[in-house]
Amino acid sequence: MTERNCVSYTTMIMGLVQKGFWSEGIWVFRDMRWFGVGPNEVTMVNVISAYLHCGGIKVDKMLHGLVLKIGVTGFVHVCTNLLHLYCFRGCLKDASVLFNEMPEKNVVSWNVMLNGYTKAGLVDLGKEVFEQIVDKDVVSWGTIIDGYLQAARLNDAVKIYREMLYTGLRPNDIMIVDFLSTCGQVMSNFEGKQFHGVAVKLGFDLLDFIQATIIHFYAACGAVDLAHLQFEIGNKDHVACWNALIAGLVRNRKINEARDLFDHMPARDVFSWSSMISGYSQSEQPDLALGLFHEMLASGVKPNEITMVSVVSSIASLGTLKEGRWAHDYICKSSIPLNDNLSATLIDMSEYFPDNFMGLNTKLISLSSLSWPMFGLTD
DNA sequence: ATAGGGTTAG
Repeated sequence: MTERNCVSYTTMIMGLVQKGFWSEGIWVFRDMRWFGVGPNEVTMVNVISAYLHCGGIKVDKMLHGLVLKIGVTGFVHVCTNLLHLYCFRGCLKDASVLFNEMPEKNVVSWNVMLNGYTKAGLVDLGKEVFEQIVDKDVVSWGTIIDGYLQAARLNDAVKIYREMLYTGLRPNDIMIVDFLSTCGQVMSNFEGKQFHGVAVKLGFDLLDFIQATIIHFYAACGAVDLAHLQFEIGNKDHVACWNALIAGLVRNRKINEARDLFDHMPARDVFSWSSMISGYSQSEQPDLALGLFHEMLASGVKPNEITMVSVVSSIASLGTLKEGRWAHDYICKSSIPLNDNLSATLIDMSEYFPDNFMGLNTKLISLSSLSWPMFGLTD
């Protein structure tokens, strides 16, 4: 660095953040602070953005304090980014306080607040925010629609969608993905087919991620032939399309066809391996599941908590204590996060080995985020 | 100069 001033630091931070080098951007920011160079509003926008993507240490309050200290609360970009940071961390209380105090709000600020509520599952609160937006754009509509879809309220989402059409706005590719994905999940054949039609009319079915979602939708509704057809006419360079069809075949109990496709893939990611392993695990072929899991490790793809559910479940049905110990160890050592499903599967496995897994149950229950209904206490 | 929705695995 030639000169340590605000502009040169800010330019450097901005360059790094735009290229996705978040932690490097933060490093430069800390250097800037160390040398006592004062940031401006552009610095703050980029630094907040870097912390947003970096996870790690929670410095939200420090950034907020700094924003107040250097007096840039009047810049709507700065406050909107800060709002985004609070929402992303799940601090909706802090977010709404900031939102109400913001001297200026534009449609992006409103959309960030709206997204904060819907992503937290508070879609009805989100709807209240949505209704107050005077200049709703396609992102505002898409965000509230996705909120209803995530809550599996397909009819409410379609109702809002029609209101949007009436205002003259047209859906974008992301909205179509949201609808088709939910139609697959709740097996709404009728609505899904119509959104497929919308996608074709708007030319979105040329996009690879839409193609993968269409395959997923048809397979989830049991229309394997239509899923196959979309795969055949689509872009086979996109690994998600292969994954969607493999998962669809597995779901429809066509495990050998799935394996054939899996063997002919140009590249396999964690989705491909997990789908195939879960296919064997669910079709009572735990030995094949574990064999494939070891091939996965050898190929260098790192398993995650979803892969490990199938692996642990397969080990439980084989009753091989040594493998069970190894898998439990592997999960701890690789810091694979325990979700409800994986905790339950580990507890289930431990019951096959009562003597050797003494104490594991209580440890897991206290460590995990297991919801009480899983224990049947509410029924 | 700087900002906001998303897909495929259980």
